[in-house]
Amino acid sequence: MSVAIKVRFAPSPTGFLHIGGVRTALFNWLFAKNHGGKFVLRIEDTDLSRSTEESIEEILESMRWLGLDWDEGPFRQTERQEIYSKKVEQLLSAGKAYHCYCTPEELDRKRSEAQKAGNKPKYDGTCRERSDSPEGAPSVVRFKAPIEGTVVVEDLLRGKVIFDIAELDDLILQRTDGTPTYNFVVVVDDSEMDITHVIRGDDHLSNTPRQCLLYDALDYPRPKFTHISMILGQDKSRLSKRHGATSALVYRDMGYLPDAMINYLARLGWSHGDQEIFSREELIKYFSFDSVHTSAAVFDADKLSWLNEHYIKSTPPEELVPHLEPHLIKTGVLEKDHGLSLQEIARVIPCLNERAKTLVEMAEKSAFFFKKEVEFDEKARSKFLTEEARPLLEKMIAGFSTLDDFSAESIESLFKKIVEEEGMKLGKLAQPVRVALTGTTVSPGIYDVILLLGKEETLKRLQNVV
RNA sequence: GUCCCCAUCGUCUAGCCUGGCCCAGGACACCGGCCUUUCACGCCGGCGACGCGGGUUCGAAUCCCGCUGGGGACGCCA
Repeated sequence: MSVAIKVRFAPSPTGFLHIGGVRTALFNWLFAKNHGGKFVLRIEDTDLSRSTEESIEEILESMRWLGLDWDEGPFRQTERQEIYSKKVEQLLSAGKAYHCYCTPEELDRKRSEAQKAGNKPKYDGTCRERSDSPEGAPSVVRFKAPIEGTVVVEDLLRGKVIFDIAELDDLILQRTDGTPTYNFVVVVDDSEMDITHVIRGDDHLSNTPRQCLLYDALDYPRPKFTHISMILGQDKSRLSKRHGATSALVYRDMGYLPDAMINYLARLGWSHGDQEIFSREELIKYFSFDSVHTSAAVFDADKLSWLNEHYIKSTPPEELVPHLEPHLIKTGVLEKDHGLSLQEIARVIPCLNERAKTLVEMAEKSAFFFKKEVEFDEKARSKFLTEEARPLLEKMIAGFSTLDDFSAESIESLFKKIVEEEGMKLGKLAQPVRVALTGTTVSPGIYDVILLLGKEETLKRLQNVV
């Protein structure tokens, strides 16, 4: 029996939840679920000046929207200050950390000088062996790192990654204001929370040797590390707003389904043979780092869109309604207090779900069904609701009026009959009817529209235009 | 600049670990056709890749080295 697996997703609340972050969260979540382990959510808010409550809310909302539920947390590092202070003390008294009185300005200067000279811009160790403590001078606490040797990071995906300790420097553990910094808290928290696997973005790989040294200094066992590749934009640079939407919630607002987003992101770097479509259950069942590969992936909005279309088509109408409704309201198709039941809204979905790439599109296209008054497209009206069309529409009205059995079959045969009598193509009749009923030349199949509207409403709309 | 990671169609990827089944398979996009009451859906077909150079080997997309290219890190950010 193996030790229970425990992973975490640890975003910093300095903005919206980025889709790159979502994928990291997803891989953690899948790994945990696959192993029957635990998934912890931890908010890394040690940077007081950049962290915001709104951002935390947005992150939580994004996670909930995506269905990435967590077993523990959300923990907030600002609430764990005591633990960090204790650990800093521990290192200080063990001689594994020291106070540094260098000012940010001095450090900046040295950094840019080193950079200019072509050297690695690392701390020069000015205060490392300092024994005095200037009265009242602000200080940070630095880690007294080993100065030579190598650190071997064992990465689940990349194997052994070897770093020369000489490349590293004495990182700051605690700021002047007493708050801890990232590389330190991440080690303390991951240890204190018994995280067994640290799964995070590639961009953290070069932080890992420093963290390993901290694990050692604190006498913590190292967790297993897994660095997944990053997501790139079209031009292969780091994915950013320049490339389009990167916020999870923006995709929700654009009418994407969480299932589509999850499926898409899961396939970025991970695969299971040639399979493209995965239910959550399948994702959980099949997910393994054995089939995750390490090269960066370009975000492809077209493929996401294809998956979204797929899920719009295949999600049962009544399950789709909760996702669609907000868009119906936002696009003004329905009033906020429309009073319609889930079933009533769901009625329109079957004839629209093969014609909408997003829920926003679906909402817009369903206006003909939900709006009391037909809104006419002028071009459509002048092209199809002509004098020649009038007798056809009148015939249609007469036909419908006497139709007792209002079904797809009877509607179709009525159309066929008129077309035959008039000796014309179906399109000649269908288009005017379509415009009369929906106001536009583009709509679901005309029989579907009529069926959906019902006999009474159909007659009303036809009468309205003759 | 230094260090680290990465490298199969335009894009996501299978294959690579355990060389031959691969003159490289699937998907998205694109192009053409079919279906058709509009718009879509769907179906059929097409285009299209092992970055380059050296090895190793009877044989390399698969193993090794170099180069090139891309990405990341080098903060009192995370």
